Amino acid sequence: MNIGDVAERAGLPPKTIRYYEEIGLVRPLRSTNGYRSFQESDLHKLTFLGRARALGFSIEDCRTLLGLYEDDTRESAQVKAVAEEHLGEIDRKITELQAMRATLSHLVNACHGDERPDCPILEDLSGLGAD
Amino acid sequence: MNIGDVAERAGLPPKTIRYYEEIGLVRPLRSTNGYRSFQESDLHKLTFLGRARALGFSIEDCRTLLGLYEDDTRESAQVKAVAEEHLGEIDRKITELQAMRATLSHLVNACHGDERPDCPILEDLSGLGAD
DNA sequence: ATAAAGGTTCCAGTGACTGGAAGCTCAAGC
DNA sequence: GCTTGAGCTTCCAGTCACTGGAACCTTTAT
Repeated sequence: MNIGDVAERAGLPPKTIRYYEEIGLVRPLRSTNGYRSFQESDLHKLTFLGRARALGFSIEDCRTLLGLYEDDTRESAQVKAVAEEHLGEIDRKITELQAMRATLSHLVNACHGDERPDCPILEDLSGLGAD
Repeated sequence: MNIGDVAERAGLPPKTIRYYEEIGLVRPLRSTNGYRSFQESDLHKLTFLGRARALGFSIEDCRTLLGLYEDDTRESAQVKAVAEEHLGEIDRKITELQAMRATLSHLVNACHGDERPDCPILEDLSGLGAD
């Protein structure tokens, strides 16, 4: 398979796949013309990577997870630990965004949004929030 | 005020303040010794920036908001539009993170996390998810 | 013969800082 | 006066995970 084929099947842009090779996540063979030649196992790995990235795992987490995936002596506890750590990170981000959301939606509701300059949003940002 | 003083009062690292000057968000005067010399208005702007950034506004949004803040002919509708756009972005991120969270926590719960290699998390990532 | 599509490498840019090196200035203590 | 340390300066490089683009090569179809 050429890069375009794997790209389509794995649902990843060719650029991303080249980047993954550059950082050592996949190591496709090369044809005599210099083109990358992907095997089923490469496609499999790339699909794995696409899914893991879609769940928000960092590239380094993906590297770890791929390593565990290919290691039959792994313990599921190792995988679970990585996933739980990431889950905690997601929860932290959600909490942070919800706090922003709360403040901001409050301010947006308080703002008339008309042609006059008075604006509770700017007042809050400027620290004059007498709310 | 020297940079360390404003940094402390605005709650921003000196590095960040220098960066904000570099991209034109603040323009402190200079003392004869070459040190940046901040006025109250600069401190005020930096505090504004710190709050806006804490609400997740991008630097470009901050630039726009600062501009509106200093423009007495502004219409509050302009401010509200920026804020609403950002609020929508926050909501999109929250939704995305919650979807990740749902999938991931489901997988984490399904994983025994023991010394054996069987792992629903890896199975799902590898596309063998027969769930 | 040519043109389009797809492949290759390499370099630069993204956002918003952050770390570190090399060097200058200032205030305090001896 | 001299030294020490803190704080200031600039500049360069790195972060993360790509993404865009240039310049060039290969394959396939017309």
